[in-house]
Amino acid sequence: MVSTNQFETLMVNRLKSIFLFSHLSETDLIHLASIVKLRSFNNGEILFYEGTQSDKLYILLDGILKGYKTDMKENEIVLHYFYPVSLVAEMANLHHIPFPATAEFQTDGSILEIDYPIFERDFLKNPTVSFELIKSLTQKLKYLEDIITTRLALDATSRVAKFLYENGDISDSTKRHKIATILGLTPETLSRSFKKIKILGLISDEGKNFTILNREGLKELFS
Amino acid sequence: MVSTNQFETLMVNRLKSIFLFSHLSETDLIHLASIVKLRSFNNGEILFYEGTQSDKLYILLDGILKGYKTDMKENEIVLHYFYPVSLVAEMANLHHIPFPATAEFQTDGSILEIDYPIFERDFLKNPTVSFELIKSLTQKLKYLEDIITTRLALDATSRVAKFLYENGDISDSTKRHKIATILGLTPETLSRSFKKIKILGLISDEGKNFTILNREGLKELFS
DNA sequence: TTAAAAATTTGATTTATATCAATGAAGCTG
DNA sequence: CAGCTTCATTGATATAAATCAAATTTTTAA
Repeated sequence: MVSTNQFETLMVNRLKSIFLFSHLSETDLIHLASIVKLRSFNNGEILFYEGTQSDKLYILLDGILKGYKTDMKENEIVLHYFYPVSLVAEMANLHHIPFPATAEFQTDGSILEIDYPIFERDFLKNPTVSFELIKSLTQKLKYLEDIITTRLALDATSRVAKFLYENGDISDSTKRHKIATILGLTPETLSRSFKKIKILGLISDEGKNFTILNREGLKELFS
Repeated sequence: MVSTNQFETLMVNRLKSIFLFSHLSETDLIHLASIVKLRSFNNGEILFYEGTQSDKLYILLDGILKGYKTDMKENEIVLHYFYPVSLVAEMANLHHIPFPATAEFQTDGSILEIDYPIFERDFLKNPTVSFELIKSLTQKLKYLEDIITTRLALDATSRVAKFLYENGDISDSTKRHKIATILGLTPETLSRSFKKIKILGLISDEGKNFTILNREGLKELFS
């Protein structure tokens, strides 16, 4: 049978492998281990709903997590797909405000749940932790800036061109429906935009995949 | 004549009054004073353009600064009005990327320009500085989240209702045109939305000002 | 391999808001 | 205070993308 100490050692090692905590001392890691909990989720499960509050800080360890808001017509507005290892919704914690979006697992996954008040008191002042937190926050600012640029400043075809420019050839596995959601378009509009870009000769259409023929041409369309 | 030392003392005192630096030691403040520059701007002047790069960190000390992007039809998308004292575009610095938006003075004003590489090296690790930076970053995340909520999830009338709910009675001084810009609407659409809300009996129209008659009713319209 | 289900495409229509145009009201200036 | 200028409102039209509907293609699974 595994003793408590072995569990602790396992958790400490796990924590040490997370960028945010990689520079913490052994003592700190042990303390941290005592305020965290590992939780598993199935595909489709909700980590938290927009508008609810929590004093837990979440770190995504496995799986893909979708962050989205819901508009007036019950459409999803996808803000972000989180991939491991990411801090999730740290902003809500830092400001003690409700979650600004809903977080739903897109695959099976697991998260590390941290008692935020204790974390804030005992770890937030640590220079490496705060530096990593700053990096994470600025990364998120970049995502949101990008969403604003894409969805507010560009029309449908430009958005698709930008997506193609930034993501390269479309791999077969990526469903059109998902691309449409990411770009904030309906599948119909996405399809029509692909067609326009194809007619311009910027991409070619081989079966269901696209090959980019003129990457600079794509860039022209959105900048 | 004022000696260099007196200038230094003045600058140190000025710096000490800025939240970000209020907890720095005298030595640190003197060092900081050596890497900052105070610059004045006139109404309408541009602090920086979207897409340009700089190794300066800016802190707005006086005046109002407008941050905006430009869309394909040359329309402004206002992201934020900065009021003193605010960090401006720290994200661009932290990630060494181009400014995501243009910053234009809306009044006369002044900024503190900090040599970012030295600042990062010598001050970013300071717990109070990084803590304040985190607060500033999360504040900006909130703004961007709010822009996304408002502009992507709400229709015109809901946006206006939200604006009224959050900003109370419209003061005469606030130009309709400016409200329209903040909400990402044309003045015509804003006018029609005001009218709808007036017909619903939620606001009343006295001359050019509006009085809110039913604040909860307004909330219904956007949530 | 084939039938059923799901995804994509295409076309027709609707919708919300922008744009264009004109009028009316308010504020400013000489 | 008259006339000019700017701002706000109102109406008519245009436009981009959503929605609705149907056909076609791809995927899945029996």
